Amino acid sequence: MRISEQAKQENRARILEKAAEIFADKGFDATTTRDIASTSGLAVGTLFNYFPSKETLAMTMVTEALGQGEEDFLRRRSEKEDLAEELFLFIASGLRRLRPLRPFLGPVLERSLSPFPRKNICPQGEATRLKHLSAVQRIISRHGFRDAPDFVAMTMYWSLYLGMLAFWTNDESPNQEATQALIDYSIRMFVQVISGVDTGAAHAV
Amino acid sequence: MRISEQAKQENRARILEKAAEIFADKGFDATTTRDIASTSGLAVGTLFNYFPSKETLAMTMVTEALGQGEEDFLRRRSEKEDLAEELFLFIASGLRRLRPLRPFLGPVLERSLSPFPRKNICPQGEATRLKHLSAVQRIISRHGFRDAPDFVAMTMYWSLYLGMLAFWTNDESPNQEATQALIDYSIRMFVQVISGVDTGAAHAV
DNA sequence: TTGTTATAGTGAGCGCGTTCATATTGTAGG
DNA sequence: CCTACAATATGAACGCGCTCACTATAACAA
Repeated sequence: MRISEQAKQENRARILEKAAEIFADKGFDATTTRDIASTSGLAVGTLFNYFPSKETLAMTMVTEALGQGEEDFLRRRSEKEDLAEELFLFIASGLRRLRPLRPFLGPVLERSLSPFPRKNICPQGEATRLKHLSAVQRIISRHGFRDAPDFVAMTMYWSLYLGMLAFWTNDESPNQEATQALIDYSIRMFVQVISGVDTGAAHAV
Repeated sequence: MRISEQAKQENRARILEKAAEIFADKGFDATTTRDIASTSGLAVGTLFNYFPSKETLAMTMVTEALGQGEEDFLRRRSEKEDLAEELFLFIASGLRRLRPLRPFLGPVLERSLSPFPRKNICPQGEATRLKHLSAVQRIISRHGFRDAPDFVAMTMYWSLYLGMLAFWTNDESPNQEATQALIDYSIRMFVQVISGVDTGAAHAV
């Protein structure tokens, strides 16, 4: 049964499309893989030939959206922005592309992007994290910081970024102004840290 | 079958004890509720009479530990500490009590304390979050900040705290110095923010 | 046209957390 | 002592994500 590459891509695309619809309708957890499979006209087993897990299926949509967001960002940014402005633009570009997925993103991002170490690594999530962090590092170095931010700083950045995502998934303010305020605040804090502003002596433990 | 209150408390205590052992041995996800029940000498159904979910069972241990950590903190703190030092002591006190649970805490904290909104709220997790945040607010006001930190600042605090917990669950450095550095950094950043240090103008969106 | 074969498709089945109809049993009233 | 009752215990059963032994078929060689 060697079906054409085209037929395979059609199956894959149909699964992603139908899954997105059902996720948006019923939420991620309430959607069953049997439901996705039958709606896509396939058996459950076949679904798992295309995506190794329900989580990976959802994360594929996220990865795609964030990739487009990064492209948008690279297209839009100009030379005149300072570091904080550019980071803000980068993050906002990602959120804009994630927008259609927002209704069901909570559980997906929580499980796949969590900084807690997992046994069952979802490779999509790890890859997405690394790609995002690389982009941030590149933005920072473009602004003339000679040393890349250290591991501790990037760990803090990821915590803050997850907080922004979490807040955003639930932000009902008219234009997500609340989320914008949180992003703004978080970025300023982060920029200050990597700028090496003295924040006091270390504590004894 | 009206068993005595004492017998009920014994069952409850035995479940918690045996569950902690098996979690520590095999990890949270690999431990089955059937396993916990039979090791405790009960049927599965009975286990769920005592705890509404496996997650709540684990979070009960966390809540207990953090409660003791807070008591330790209140007992130890002196008047001479500054805000950052006191916050550090508070967080470190919690981690010291969580220490025995560390081998299996990752998935538990990830699911129960996550800032992502959940349908299936684990009440233990939400209560623990609120209790921790209240304690932080109390510490801050003790240090003469007339206005309580706003919602955005506390949201950022929780993101940073989760990042510390996540990092700590996996920190293999000799005395968790890496975690100490992260806590130190994060607290200084947070204190700076609530001190109202000017961090630059807001961005246009 | 007719095998042959690699590839994709299938759904019964597994182990999980959790539920619920039913069985069991400690206690109180006659 | 017995009976009735309500609190507690029980484990078969459910629906879930996911697997795997098996079936079906598209494409090629003869």
